[in-house]
Amino acid sequence: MTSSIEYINKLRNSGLRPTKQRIKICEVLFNKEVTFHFTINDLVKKIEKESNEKISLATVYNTVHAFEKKGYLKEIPIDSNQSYFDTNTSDHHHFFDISENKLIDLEDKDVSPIQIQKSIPGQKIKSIEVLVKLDTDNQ
Amino acid sequence: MTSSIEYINKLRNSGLRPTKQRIKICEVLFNKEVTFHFTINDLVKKIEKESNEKISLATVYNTVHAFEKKGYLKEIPIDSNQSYFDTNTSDHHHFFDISENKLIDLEDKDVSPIQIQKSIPGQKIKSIEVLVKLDTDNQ
DNA sequence: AAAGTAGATTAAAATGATTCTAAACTGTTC
DNA sequence: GAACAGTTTAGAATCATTTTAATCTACTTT
Repeated sequence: MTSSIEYINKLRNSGLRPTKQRIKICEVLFNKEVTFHFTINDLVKKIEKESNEKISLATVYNTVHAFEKKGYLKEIPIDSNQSYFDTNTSDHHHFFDISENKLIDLEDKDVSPIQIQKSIPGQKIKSIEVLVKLDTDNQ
Repeated sequence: MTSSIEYINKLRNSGLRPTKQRIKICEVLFNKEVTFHFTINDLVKKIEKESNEKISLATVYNTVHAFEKKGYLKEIPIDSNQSYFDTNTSDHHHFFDISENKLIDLEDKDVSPIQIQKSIPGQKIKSIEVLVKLDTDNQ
């Protein structure tokens, strides 16, 4: 459990004003035993369930993007009509369950180390993401 | 160069009626020396440039999805607001140039072989995609 | 070759995620 | 507490994609 004082400091240190909304979103996102994946829609529902006040949709978008920019969230590349985010910002890859539209973490040890033998002049590698799509196994 | 007769046969063999629109789209997509990446918007522009008749946007969407389902196109998983497709359906991965929003092929030999050590009961692996994001190298 | 039919195409409307707008509000500094 | 920049907000706007329902066309059957 992290107290809201700590979120306030974290936000302030990141150059983000610790507003009521941002603190609440921090609690919903980071005050958890385990990390998780979510869409904006998921997050809005989670906020509604875990609090009484309502946060505007625009603010949820703004905050998620601000947190992503600060490195507190990661967007997962998926060819979907909506964006998926991960509260686990460590280096790891994903299963994507097509039938359920759900992400599952792959731990680093689950994936053989990836080496890229090609480079593009003037460009540097920012991230390497593996997405393993899963489909129901109807033998 | 593939003649339209061959596209007609290919379409018919796939259970797709060889319509004027589909044949034209085949020409735009497959009658090329090199494979390429595109968005629906790119494709519409390409069709306009390379032909006189106009194909309805809905038909372009329908056709691209039909071709994808038949395995003649691959969608590339990217956390973007639009879908990217690839006329190269062989097993390979991608660079994504963030500043230019452009995909670049990684040949199979450019990426170390990927092994997944985890499995999910009742699910089988459908695809493994590596996306390497590139950013401008401002030392 | 004409008729019938299932599959395709179409323009336009609908949808749904995301972004923008501009007014009201709030955290911070002095 | 005044001032100001940063934030929140509801609602409008945007944009990719899907749906609708009418028309059309490729193919099969006669």
